[in-house]
Amino acid sequence: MLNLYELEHLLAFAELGRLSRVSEHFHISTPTITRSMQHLEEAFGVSLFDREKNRISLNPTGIKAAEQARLLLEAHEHALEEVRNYDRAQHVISIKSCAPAPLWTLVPEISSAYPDRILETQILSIENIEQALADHSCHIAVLPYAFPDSTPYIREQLLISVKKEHQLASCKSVSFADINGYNFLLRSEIGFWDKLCREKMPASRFLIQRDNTEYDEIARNSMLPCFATDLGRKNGYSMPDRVYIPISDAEACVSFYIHRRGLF
Amino acid sequence: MLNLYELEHLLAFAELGRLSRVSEHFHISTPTITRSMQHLEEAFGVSLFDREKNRISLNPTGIKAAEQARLLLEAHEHALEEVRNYDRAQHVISIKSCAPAPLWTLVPEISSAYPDRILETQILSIENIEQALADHSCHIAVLPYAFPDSTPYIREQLLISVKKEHQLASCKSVSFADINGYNFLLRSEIGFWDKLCREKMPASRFLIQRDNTEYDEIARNSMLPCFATDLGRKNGYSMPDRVYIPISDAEACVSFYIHRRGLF
DNA sequence: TGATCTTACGTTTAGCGTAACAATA
DNA sequence: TATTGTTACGCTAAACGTAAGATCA
Repeated sequence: MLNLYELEHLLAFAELGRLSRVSEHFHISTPTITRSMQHLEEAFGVSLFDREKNRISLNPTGIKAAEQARLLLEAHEHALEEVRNYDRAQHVISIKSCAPAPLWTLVPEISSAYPDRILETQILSIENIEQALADHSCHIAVLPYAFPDSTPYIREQLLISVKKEHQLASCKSVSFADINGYNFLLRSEIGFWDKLCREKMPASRFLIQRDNTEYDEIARNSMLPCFATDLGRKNGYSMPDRVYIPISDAEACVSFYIHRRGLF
Repeated sequence: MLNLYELEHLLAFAELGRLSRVSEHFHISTPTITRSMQHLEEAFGVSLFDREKNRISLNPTGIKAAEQARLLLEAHEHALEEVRNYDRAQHVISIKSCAPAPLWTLVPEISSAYPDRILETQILSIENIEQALADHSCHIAVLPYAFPDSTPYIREQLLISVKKEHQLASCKSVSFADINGYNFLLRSEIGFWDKLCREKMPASRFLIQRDNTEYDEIARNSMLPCFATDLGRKNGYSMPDRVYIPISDAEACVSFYIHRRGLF
């Protein structure tokens, strides 16, 4: 019966051409490689090499055997991957959301419903989530519109926050058109909101801060307007010295829909 | 890294359900199987079994792993077969002929042209040879008609042989119609001639003798007419107390054509 | 009590490295 | 002379079987 590690030796020999190179490559002695090759010939039951006194090379059958070795090793890798992925799918619930807010409530809900499962959350673009839905690479998808087999989950209203001294502070509401042209401080990982804002406010520039503490520091100490949402404020993302103003456009208020794949 | 023999254990366990059955099946001890299963879990890097105090069973991942084990073992078998077939094709020249006569000269010719090769000859029906040509399962094909990439090789004339006392003995030639109704002694392994005779002489019965010495014995000691050919007589298949009469029909004289696949 | 699986322990095997050798460029 | 592949030999680690233990039907 073949040994997979010997097939690796064979494949390496097919590429490197010398037993000595193979032994270097695997950090083992040359006699070991010699024996591997001898054992491979036994296992295949055919001659694989042309042997001269101090030269060895693959004969046509040996070349064929090396090809088969490659296929078999690939099949081996594939088998490992299949089983590991399957096992992972048994233990992990993968949630892919287009925005962070739905996760704040969804994760605790799922977590307590499936206490023995590990939750894996990702915030992705709408396109990526649609693809994940299509190829079944997540268990729960959250998108900002209704789609097949989805159920409504939560609504979120986009706001802007400005310092009390800011010229917009007295507005009761603003439209994207009103604020187009202002430069905004933007927290990264706000999901699809990012793209929406860029589309609606082409004249604005967005200063992205990946680090949350840096973002807070800058927001506290600058006049730059920021984005926020009603759900974000409930969740503690609120600053006392800032005024929060809703954006009146229809697109600034979204309903998130959830798709759950089976019983996990 | 996985061991193929351990995958066999896993597959057997998936089928037999008990480690003890697996150990019986492979004629090894139970502890060995226990260890195989433990090592498989290590190699896959995931848990494969639900273990109770004195019961072990595959968990869902384990079932998946057993499926992958089957695929991998099949891939292994396939790899061995591929290499062995390839090796065989390197050392053997396979000749498939519709009749024995062309082989009498063809085999020595090929044999001396390729002295290091083993010749494998088969006499088959025309249909089987056409299929072998199509799926490249022979190096040389001999058929009784011209076909793509074929070259003419040799002609053979079908004869009948009768005892000197036989009522046909005085004929200079006969047609299939003349001899239709006579019962004939027939040597097996005469290839496509067999089928031709049955078609042309539906009223005749054919007494087949597989064993050549038995055939000779019966031919020598009975009045039954037999078939022969000019090439057969040259090759020593000739009896002094018999008269050989050619069959006049066009179909009774055939040209054999040869197709050679590449340089082997 | 018999069947099943696991652990412990001692033995056997086979896999590996060092050393030595033969052949080559 | 340096490089390459093979064989010989001794050591180590892995694989195996026997024995014994635990649990369940």
